[in-house]
Amino acid sequence: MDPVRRPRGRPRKPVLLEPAAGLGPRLGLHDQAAQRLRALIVEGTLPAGGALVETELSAALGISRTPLREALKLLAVEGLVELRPNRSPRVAELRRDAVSALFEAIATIERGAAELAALRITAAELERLRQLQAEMEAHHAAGDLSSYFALNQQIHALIVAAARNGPLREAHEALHARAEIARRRALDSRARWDESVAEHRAILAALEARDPASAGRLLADHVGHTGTALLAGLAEADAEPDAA
Amino acid sequence: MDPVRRPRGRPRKPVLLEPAAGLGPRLGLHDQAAQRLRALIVEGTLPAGGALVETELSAALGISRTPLREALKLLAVEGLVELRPNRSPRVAELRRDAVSALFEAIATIERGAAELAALRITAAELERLRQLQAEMEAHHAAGDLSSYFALNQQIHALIVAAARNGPLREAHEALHARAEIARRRALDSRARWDESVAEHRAILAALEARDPASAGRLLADHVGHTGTALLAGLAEADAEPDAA
DNA sequence: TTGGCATTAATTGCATGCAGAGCACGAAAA
DNA sequence: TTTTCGTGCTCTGCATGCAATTAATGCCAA
Repeated sequence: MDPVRRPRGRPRKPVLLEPAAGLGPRLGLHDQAAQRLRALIVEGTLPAGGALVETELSAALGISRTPLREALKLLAVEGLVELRPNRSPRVAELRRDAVSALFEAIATIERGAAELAALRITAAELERLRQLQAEMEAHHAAGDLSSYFALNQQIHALIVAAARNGPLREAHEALHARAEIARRRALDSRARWDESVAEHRAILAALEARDPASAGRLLADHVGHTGTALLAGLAEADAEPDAA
Repeated sequence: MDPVRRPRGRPRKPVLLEPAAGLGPRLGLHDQAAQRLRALIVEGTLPAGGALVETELSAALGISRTPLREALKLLAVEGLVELRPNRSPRVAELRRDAVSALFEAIATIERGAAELAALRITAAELERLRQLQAEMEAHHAAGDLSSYFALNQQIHALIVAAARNGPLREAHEALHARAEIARRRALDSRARWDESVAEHRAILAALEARDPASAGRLLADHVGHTGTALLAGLAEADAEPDAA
């Protein structure tokens, strides 16, 4: 017969998914695809409202449609993708009121997390928080905005983790990606920066004092303020669309 | 050639999924499968810890493995199913501490929802709540426990819906299925019943008074009490396993 | 020109086939 | 007897093929 047996199964050369190969316990292609797509959506490479055609995407990612479809379903549960029957999925659009609701939800969850964290956080975690806070203030002083954002995110994640509550943490993570989209689209509002750093200091103090009510209220307010500032930043960005 | 053309695509006779055909805007098989599996898991037909073999399940549901796999992924995100690489997925087990964390999370979310609901609930929704409360008290008086549970669930869902916050509602729904599993496994503790009805009355009053702080606190405490009672019921149920 | 209908092209949804990972069972070695 | 390795089987993971649905286009009639 044909001496060259063309393999029908796994081809040898995926395209865009290799970089993740060295790290973990070898995730399935669908998980890798989900992560990759999440990143592409959050960073705006896949524009909001854009149609996600299965054949195009699967070709771009170097995988077949099956794992891609599984990944899209996951992202739909997270709210990053909108699935319509018999039609191409679309990257979810983030309307103004949705951003508002999103930050309300995050504030609710982080308040609960902060209250629990005030009771359960370990000395080591507190030490880590202090360290992150110090770094954040250094970046603030240096005017390094993007490092500030990264640290800000780490701090919030650490507080939620310190609550030792799996379901709460999962809910928080799911909402976080969507909030990140909004954050990227808004104009920098450095006006809020000073305030935010100060609020973080107060939250840290409340956690050190192991005061659940204060920690919860301060963190919820902080998130609320962030949401408000972000909405303003979005309004500005929409007003002058040339400033991409 | 062969006059009998065996159709490779969609066969004509699904098996277990027909009943849902008359209702909605025709969901895909994967969504139907997800709903069906969710129900089977919650009601305990698929026992906790049991392996979910794709070929068996797909045959039982009358669908192929592809949509089944998609459904399993969704349930994994909801935490009802545990996915292990290259192994059969298992129905997630609910350990004691997980139940505790679950109710903490639900309490957190419902507190936030109640606070928002106190500000946003409409007169019509309030009226509906009063009506549900009256029905619930009637079932209570009549000793009809299962109707009481159903109404209890409706009331909680209505309060969350009245908060007008999509992300919060989604997070709540995801957690609810898992809580329902625990509820089904615990022994009836009618001792808590009277207390629970009274707490519901107080929550309704706080919403009518449009008092966010009270509504939030009362609802969170109510959920906390429910969780504690449920843990006790689970401990009893584990102690005498013959009382299935 | 415009409205309605048939036809075609594009794309999703589902079924199935193939390759490899993991587990069980059993034989051989210690 | 216990341990280790090998062999086979079962099951998942992924790729691909077929059918059905939808949107797009052109055609005809009003």
